[in-house]
Amino acid sequence: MARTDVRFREAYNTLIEICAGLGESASLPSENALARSMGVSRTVVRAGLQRLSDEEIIRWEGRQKVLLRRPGAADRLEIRIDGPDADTLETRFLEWVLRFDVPAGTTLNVAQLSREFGVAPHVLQEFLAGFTRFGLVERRQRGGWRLLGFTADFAVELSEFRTVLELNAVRQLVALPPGHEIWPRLEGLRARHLDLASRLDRDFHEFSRLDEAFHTTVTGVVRNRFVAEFQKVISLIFHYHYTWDKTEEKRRNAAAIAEHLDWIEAMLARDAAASDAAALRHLRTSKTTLLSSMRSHRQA
Amino acid sequence: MARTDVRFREAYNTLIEICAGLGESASLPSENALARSMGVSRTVVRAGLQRLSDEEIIRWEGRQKVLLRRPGAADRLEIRIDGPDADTLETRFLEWVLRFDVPAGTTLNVAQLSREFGVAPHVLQEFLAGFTRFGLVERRQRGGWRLLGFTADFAVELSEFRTVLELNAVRQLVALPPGHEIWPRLEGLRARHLDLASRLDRDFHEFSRLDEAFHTTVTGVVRNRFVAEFQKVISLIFHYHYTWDKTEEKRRNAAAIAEHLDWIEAMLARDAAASDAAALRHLRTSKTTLLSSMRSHRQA
DNA sequence: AGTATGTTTTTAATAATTAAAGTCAGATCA
DNA sequence: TGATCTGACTTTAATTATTAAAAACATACT
Repeated sequence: MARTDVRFREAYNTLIEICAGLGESASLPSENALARSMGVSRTVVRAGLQRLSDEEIIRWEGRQKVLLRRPGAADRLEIRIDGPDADTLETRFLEWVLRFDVPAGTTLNVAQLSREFGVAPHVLQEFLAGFTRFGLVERRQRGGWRLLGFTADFAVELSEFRTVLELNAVRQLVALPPGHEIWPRLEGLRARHLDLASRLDRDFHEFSRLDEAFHTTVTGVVRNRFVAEFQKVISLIFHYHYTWDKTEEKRRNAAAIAEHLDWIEAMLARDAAASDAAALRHLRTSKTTLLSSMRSHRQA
Repeated sequence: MARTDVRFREAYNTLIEICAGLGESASLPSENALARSMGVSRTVVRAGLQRLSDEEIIRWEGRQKVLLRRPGAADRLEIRIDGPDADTLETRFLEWVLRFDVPAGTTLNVAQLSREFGVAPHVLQEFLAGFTRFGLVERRQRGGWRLLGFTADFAVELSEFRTVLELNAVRQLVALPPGHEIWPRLEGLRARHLDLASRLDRDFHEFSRLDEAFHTTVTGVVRNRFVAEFQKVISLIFHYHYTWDKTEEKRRNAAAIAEHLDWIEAMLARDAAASDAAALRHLRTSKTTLLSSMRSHRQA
């Protein structure tokens, strides 16, 4: 079989339900009406009607579609579940690369990876093609793919790019009007930082989530599809590297919380210069942490 | 035939040449040596040797590969030229979209487009997949692709993103040391601007090229793979829209030259604040021009 | 006249096929 | 005897072929 017939099977089961809901020797609506209500093409509807006719559930002659018997659960077709969607695949792929620390330059094996992730090879192909624009993978000279990312160079450039994006966000943020929803959200984030700081001895590993929430809030003020696309990948990469490097995690998180609080205060005060400076300070620390985390992970 | 045998044919022709350069009843080197020198796998070499043997050009028994006759031009295999490479495809695709002003929301037909551009459907598929990250196209619910880009929203977001990238470049540029190659290059660009300004009445359409050279130079100081990837698409889009909008082209170009010169002067003076301001002023004009160009083009 | 059905064409997802690369054991020669 | 070579086999990815589904068109019915 070339394409899967999942659509047909789903449509057929819907037809079964429609028939089950009908009275004795009732008639089915027109093909067009069925197609519209089921959200599939008439071709699929007709294939389903043919099958219903073959199974002697209906008598189908031209526009006459008369119910012969009420179908039961046994008449339904089985549907095998299919693979993960695009977002899940993205997360799983990056997790795979980051968690197992796949070295830069590794040849990626589409056939093997697609088995591993439970998707069709061409889905993975398409997915990897998307990453070439991010410089994460490249096409090899003679077929196949090569992983490029997660070298020190990559980390530096990623950090710099992140800095550019976040500074831009900060500049836009401090110019927002007093009534904007960002201000109460920042207040909330300040409270959460203070709360976590007070019980950091025990709950220091909660910081990773708070960090992500904070950066998402700040960058979220910029409504720009290009920025948004990058931010997804950036936050994932930073997130993973943070959760790896367990050395001095408590001390690092305490420092980061302090930096965040400075930054939040500056923004709440609408002080553009101070916000800029605070952001830069924190982003520089982040970059250093990312690089050292990569080093320590490579040695492990 | 599943895959093309271009590699085999090229390898075979190379083998023919090697044989032609050999003396009477000489021997060919080992399969490994041939594979290495020709840059193909042994499988291809062996297929080539088999063919040479079938054509009775060599006698092949184990590691004995004795030349029977000197092959001529008639023994070479024909190689049909294949389609355009990735960069050409990118340019041609964007040209197609921009030149014919394909409206946003258009369903892209992979089969048809691949015929038009002379590439295999899956090559185009992969290419489109790359553009999803730029928000230029998206996957449709049930197969196929939809063109998203080139709405007013897109133009605004693109312009804003461009501004972010260029301002970042400017900030890095003014901090470069006096001995850096950027300074003579900027001097050169200033001279080219002044030159063009003096003969603008006649050669005003030359500005498009100069504009591209200028922006490429400025953004080129940032060594960042993410920035570079975006810059390619951005410059192409701006370039095309500029060359469309013929209304008041001379006046617009004169204004742009003046803005560029202000900007160049500020950078040459290492004046960060003034550079920033001049850049912002010009980029704002650019954005306005892009938007009005899209409007006028839509009406045309 | 408008809607329903029958038929044909086109498209895209996936299976199948094939060229090429990679792998490994055993043969051969220095 | 050790390095290199060959033969056979395995795996991979590019491309073709096939098929499900959608779309377009023509015809029939109410």
